[in-house]
Amino acid sequence: MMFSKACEYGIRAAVYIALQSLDGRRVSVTEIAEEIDSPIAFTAKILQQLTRNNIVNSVKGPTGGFEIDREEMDNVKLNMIVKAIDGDKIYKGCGLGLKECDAQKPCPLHDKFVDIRTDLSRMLKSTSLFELATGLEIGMTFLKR
Amino acid sequence: MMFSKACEYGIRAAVYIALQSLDGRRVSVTEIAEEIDSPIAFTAKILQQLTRNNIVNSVKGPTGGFEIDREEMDNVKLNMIVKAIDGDKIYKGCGLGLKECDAQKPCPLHDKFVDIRTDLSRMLKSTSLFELATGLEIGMTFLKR
DNA sequence: TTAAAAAAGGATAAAATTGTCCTTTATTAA
DNA sequence: TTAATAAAGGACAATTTTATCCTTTTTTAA
Repeated sequence: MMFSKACEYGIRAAVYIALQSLDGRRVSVTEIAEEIDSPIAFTAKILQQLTRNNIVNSVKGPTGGFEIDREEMDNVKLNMIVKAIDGDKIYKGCGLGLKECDAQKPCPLHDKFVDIRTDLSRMLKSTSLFELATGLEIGMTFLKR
Repeated sequence: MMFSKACEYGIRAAVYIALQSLDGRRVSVTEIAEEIDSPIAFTAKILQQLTRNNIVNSVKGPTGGFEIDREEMDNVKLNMIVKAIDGDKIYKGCGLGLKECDAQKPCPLHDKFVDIRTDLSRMLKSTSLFELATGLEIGMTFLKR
């Protein structure tokens, strides 16, 4: 609706990893894909991007898997994940697809979009993985179906 | 960013048609594509959808083209165009891609998205083609580049 | 030191979206 | 009535996104 499929999987995966890391558990791609109901290999690709962007930590070999440090859960905000996967078109792009669209030369929807985008942006910048993981932990929210 | 390319072109085309209809001019696909800087044949397809959904009126043959009745410009709101082209996933779909995501079984972002989506939905439902066309007419806004 | 486990990465494939081309249908004006 | 004009529609092509498969690299524990 707003994010690419890759980004949706990425956020869900990150939240799941955070949740398990709270219990000190590392998780494999297979487990993640199972738990967030996503295609395994595709999810693996997305996790590579998150790893390269230092959003999650990966460890190879037996007992390896993905994890997120407790402090990183506070530092990592949703906008970082979105940016790592979808780039910054959500923030920059014109709602009607104009190449240049700004206050100087606005598309007909420019002003109306500014408000909505500002809200979205603020929300993404202020929502941490920790916050989302704890919502899951207490059974208030879900990552599947 | 939020709409498909098809939908972006559709909105721009509709606004341009409305603008010209204010002067009593019918416009051809070729002119529309030129003026909104979009691929001709693809734009033609999109205009077919708008025509089938009674958002614009089409007339075949010489002197034919696309037009919008003055009263229709008030009646047609952006949400109607978006629905005709992108369907209602903008309104219904879960931000994280869950098949069922509602107050009963929300994804971790559900509540945060509700507000943003409500604003977006309200904006689309309350913005008429006439409003957008007049902004263009007085040179306040643009459809190209 | 070796077998097994797990992520990384490369090469494709499938599906969806975007875009083009060409023929058909309708309509108008000469 | 006919030639020209314009939308409608069908078939296909290109691109992007989503998804799969298989090999390589790293690491652990036995």
